Amino acid sequence: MSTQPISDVVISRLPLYLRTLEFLEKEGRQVTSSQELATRLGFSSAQIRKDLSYFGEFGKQGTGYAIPFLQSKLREILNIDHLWEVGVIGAGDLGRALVHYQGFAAQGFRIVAIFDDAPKKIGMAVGALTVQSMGEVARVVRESKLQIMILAVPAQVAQAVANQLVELGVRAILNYAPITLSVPAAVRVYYLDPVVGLQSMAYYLK
Amino acid sequence: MSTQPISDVVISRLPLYLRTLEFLEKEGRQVTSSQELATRLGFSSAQIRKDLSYFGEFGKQGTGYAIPFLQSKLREILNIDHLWEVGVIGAGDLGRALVHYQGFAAQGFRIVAIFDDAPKKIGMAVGALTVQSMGEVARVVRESKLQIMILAVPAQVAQAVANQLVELGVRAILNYAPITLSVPAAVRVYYLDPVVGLQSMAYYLK
DNA sequence: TAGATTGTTAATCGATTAACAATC
DNA sequence: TAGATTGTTAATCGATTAACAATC
Repeated sequence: MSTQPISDVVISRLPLYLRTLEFLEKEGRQVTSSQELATRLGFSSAQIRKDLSYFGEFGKQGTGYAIPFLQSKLREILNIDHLWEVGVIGAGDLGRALVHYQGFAAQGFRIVAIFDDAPKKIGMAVGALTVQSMGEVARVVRESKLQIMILAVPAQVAQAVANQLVELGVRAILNYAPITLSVPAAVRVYYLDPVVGLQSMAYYLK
Repeated sequence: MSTQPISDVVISRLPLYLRTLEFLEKEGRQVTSSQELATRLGFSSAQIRKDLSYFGEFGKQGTGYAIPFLQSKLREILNIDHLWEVGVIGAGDLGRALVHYQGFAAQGFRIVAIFDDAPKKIGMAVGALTVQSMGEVARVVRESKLQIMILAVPAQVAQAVANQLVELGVRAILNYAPITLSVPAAVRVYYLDPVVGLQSMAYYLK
């Protein structure tokens, strides 16, 4: 264990470890090993042990890792041992699909608001939520102390919306818009762009 | 320039270069520099020059890069100088949102089919397409020679569907299901999981 | 005990960047 | 010409892995 800042690539693998543990747990398993996790994820077992070692000692020699224990440790480390409330900007097909998606709550996140600026969308029901106008973003982010927002707006407006979110103190943006956002270093952005994925895979389809 | 295989991290940045060039082009710009691209993307200019140098010499000393020329070179390199036909498995909210998304065609991809196994979804219109049954996947993939498929199905069935796609000769899978797929090394998988993004960002929200 | 697996070190591997000659 | 910027080399930085003592 160490106190130096831990690399981003290490952090980005922790959710995959957690997800694999959840999979094994659902199969009724109690214990796993770095080797088993490695095989399932396509990593080396040394990498998994090294990644975990940045945070503590969670295994037993000769035995491996107790699945529920390691899960709970990873949730603590990732800061998802409680539910984060999240807002969605953009009530297009994607924004609405995100609100309908049932996979967030079990993983530490709950979507509590959705916003759009199109008059015909404002007031529309999406699941248990109602689309609010963009004018409400500031109030809702402040009142609910939202720190994480999902951007599901067209590329042309994404930077302007991001600026507004940064201004309001939002600290993490899950960005579906196909644009690299310019934000202060303290604000995290995670990019999800299907086109980037398709284009980089196309390279290999010679 | 060299003929050794080029690292995946290099390839994954090329779509970002292309996207930035398109942005500058829309602003009416004719020429850019590695420094300008670097600033917009948060990379170093040396990295951009090095990445491009794996594929050729596209710039002019003292001047920089002609935007339309570099765009067309990147499209060639990425193998997107023609339109790829793509199929979507899963006609849930996400699958339908993907079919409706207008951003693919200009980037080299066209969704030509959508499949689901729920009887109530089969036959449903989604944009210009009609949801087909899973029984049709084999026929359509073969007839249209689809090499790229998008997986927008629940995690529990994703591996089984992936197996079927691999069997049919599909070579690239854009995977929205929250599971690491096990596929032969020759098959590319690109993962898009919002939960992984949210969880890794939550780490920093101490 | 014998076998298995951890946590960690040191070596290796690979990616990034600083620097600069070449040249537009 | 003077200034700017490329393409490339070599150095640096950082991430991965092999190996193994410790120990369950």
